[in-house]
Amino acid sequence: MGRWKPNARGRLEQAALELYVERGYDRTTVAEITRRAGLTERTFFRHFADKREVLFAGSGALEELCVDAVATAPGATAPIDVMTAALDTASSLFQERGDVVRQRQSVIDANTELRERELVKLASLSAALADALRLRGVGDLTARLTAETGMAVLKVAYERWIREPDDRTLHQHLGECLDALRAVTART
Amino acid sequence: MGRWKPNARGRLEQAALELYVERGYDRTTVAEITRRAGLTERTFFRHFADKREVLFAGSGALEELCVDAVATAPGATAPIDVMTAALDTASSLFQERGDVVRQRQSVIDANTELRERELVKLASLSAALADALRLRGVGDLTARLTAETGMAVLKVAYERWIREPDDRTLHQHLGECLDALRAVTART
DNA sequence: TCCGCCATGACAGCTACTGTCATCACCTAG
DNA sequence: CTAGGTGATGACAGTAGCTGTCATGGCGGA
Repeated sequence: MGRWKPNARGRLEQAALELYVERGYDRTTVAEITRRAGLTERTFFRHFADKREVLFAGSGALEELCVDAVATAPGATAPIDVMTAALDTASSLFQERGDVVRQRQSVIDANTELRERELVKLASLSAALADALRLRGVGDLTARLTAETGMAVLKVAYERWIREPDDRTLHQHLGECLDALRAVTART
Repeated sequence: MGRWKPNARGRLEQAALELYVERGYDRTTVAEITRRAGLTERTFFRHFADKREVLFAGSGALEELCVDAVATAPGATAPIDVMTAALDTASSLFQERGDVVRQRQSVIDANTELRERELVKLASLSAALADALRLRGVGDLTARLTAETGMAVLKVAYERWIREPDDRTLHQHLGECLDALRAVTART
């Protein structure tokens, strides 16, 4: 066995989620998290920029997957359909482990600072997707609008999926939201 | 003259903006702000929930104006057009004092925490507009999607308006973005 | 075998933010 | 005119998030 127990970062993530669920985000101190993980406060801040970031460790991977979905879509696909493909990629990730996702989301919803950080992650995803669209030759205005609109659809679909029991999949919600969006923007 | 100099809140807002511009947000301490305003730190936190909030003092009024625009739109107006009316209301507010808006925006753009807070304000506006739409009898899904889409359009139009010289108004940018959005979501 | 790397620990320090009590001009009732 | 309540501010101590800096000591390569 090495000098330290392995996977310090993962232990911190798990300890943090546990404590945030048990006692709430703001009733949990970083000292408590590191105590449970068998590390020191200083080490926590070496792995995560701040106390919130530990809950969003997976957002980088999600972003990569979505960007990849945009990059690998067939060449002739319309921007909105490329975006839909990216959202479907994200949706399967959530759908797979609905339990953990819902638990994590309940922690986030209970705290303003965490919702704030969640919005930043969505904005980052939007920017990355807009970049990926531009790389496909999509114009700047269309790329940004498609990405932002995609985030709008994702937000609404995700929220409805979380709230409802398991009868409809996130994928289905995304489809319904996209249809509704088309109805909203259709010329009268 | 009263016991204290008047308009403590306004003095804090002005001192904060000045210092944020002069030295940057994170190189400014609350103590410095209150020193310039002739008050104490404790008083700062009685007027503003945190160090960022002082930059967003006007967001409440903006939200009220937009909600009011939704509420007072003619009864038969389609949701997307109601939303456009609300965005136009917001746009005149920005257009009026473009100088201060741009200065404030440059402070926000230079700091992640401030961009984070800006996103929260937009989300709050979105929720308020969705509520206002529901009060008009618009269904929940349509209301949310219309509001979120409106924010998407506002974000993109605002960003382009800020970046460009003054040749096009924010109102014009909003129109162009809405057209582009319709092109994006149009069925192929 | 030795050396340098690097993840972690130890510790001091700053600053955002909070709880609590004191102060004292102003307002209002009587 | 006076007494007492009100409310904005000050004073002060304390917590916790976050940072800078140096020390430690297994591990891997030369």
